[in-house]
Amino acid sequence: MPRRSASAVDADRARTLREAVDLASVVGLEGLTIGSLAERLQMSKSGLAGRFGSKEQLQLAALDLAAEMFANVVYDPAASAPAGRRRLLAICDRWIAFLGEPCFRGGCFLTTASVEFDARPGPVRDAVRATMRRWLRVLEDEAATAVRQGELPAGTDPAALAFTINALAVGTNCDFQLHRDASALARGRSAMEALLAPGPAPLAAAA
Amino acid sequence: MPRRSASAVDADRARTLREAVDLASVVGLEGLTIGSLAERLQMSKSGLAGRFGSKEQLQLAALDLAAEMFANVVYDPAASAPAGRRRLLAICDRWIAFLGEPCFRGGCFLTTASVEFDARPGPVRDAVRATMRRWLRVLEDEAATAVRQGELPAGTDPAALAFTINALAVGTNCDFQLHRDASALARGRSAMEALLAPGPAPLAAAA
DNA sequence: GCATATACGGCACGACCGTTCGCTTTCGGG
DNA sequence: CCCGAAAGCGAACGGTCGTGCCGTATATGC
Repeated sequence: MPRRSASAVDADRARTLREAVDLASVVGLEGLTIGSLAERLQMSKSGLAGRFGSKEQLQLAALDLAAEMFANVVYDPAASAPAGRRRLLAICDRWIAFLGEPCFRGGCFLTTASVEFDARPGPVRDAVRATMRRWLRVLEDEAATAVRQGELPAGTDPAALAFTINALAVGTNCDFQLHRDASALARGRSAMEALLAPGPAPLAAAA
Repeated sequence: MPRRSASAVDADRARTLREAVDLASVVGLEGLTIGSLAERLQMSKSGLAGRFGSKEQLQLAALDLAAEMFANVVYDPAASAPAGRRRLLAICDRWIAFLGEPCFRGGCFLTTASVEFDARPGPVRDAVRATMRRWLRVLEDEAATAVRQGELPAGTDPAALAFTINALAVGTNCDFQLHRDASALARGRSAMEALLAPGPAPLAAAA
């Protein structure tokens, strides 16, 4: 039997994972070591390792939490906006804000993990891919709704629009993280808003 | 005295660095180890380490070579195009082609290095930042020329345009590397071309 | 109150890391 | 012709990695 209640265990696990995500956002998911994380949590290596079984499972759990936090901070506040273009704008707004003041020290965790594992086959790469695909699907569905409601040019391809928004966000994150210049955020925001401008002008989302 | 001619030493060093860049594009600049690189080159660890002095200097040298290769493949072929919008379009064309068939297995090395080191102070981060800044400056100058020549809307901010092009390239690289879907390349290209469309329509590069 | 399941610490293992120290081999200059 | 500079090798260093094993403390169900 567990020596503490299940909820306490869960809370402890969440705290551990939050620290793991914060650390990994700086040194990468591979650079995240059991030892350094244990030291941060004032635990022994073996105690920490026992919780997750292996480093890979720790990586997967950290990835899951990061995705959940991202959704909480970026999508959830925007979900109250009316579906379609307005919600997309709200998402972009929250997204840029998230990039400017990320929950973790090393910038967007998902971007870091994506770049780190994009050429390394394995469960972590698969999980990153699935997470990204799921998020892009959300954007895509929202874009399709916007087109259906006539808020965007009729020829707009929702998938292309979702791709471009995401690409701008990723690029903005990289630039801001590297140079720490807030003008990157303003420029990323402008580019997104231009992309989502109403009216008949066909923008970058065609075909 | 060197036991071989200086040019032979340089050629050998270049070959070594090319392999280092290829390896690092997959596992990252930090994941690049002396041992694995030595094995690849059929050398001893100590022999390889002696050439560069330290791992950090190897990282810096690899970064330099990668930047040079990027310029050779992306900028140089486009330099023959007339300065301004036409050259920018040529750069984007070569850039997308480069992303689709990178010289190295792990995709754009500069993006990988940038994301990997953007939160880790030190000489490598500084070098990445300088390299990126230099490249963005090239784009910016070209954009300024295009605006001056009236090939782009008058209000266009060259720095913002350069930022957006770069962001699209970085985002396209991430998406393509992760999903290995060529449609990412087409979408990135479309977004860039829409950004560089002539005519008076103010696009994402305003302010 | 006791037995038991379980989380955690201490410890050690083998592997690999970057780096260093001789040693050999090999060439170019006096 | 020989001597010295230098490159590269093998081996070893201390350190850290992920991962098991085992003892122990502890909280809960009986």
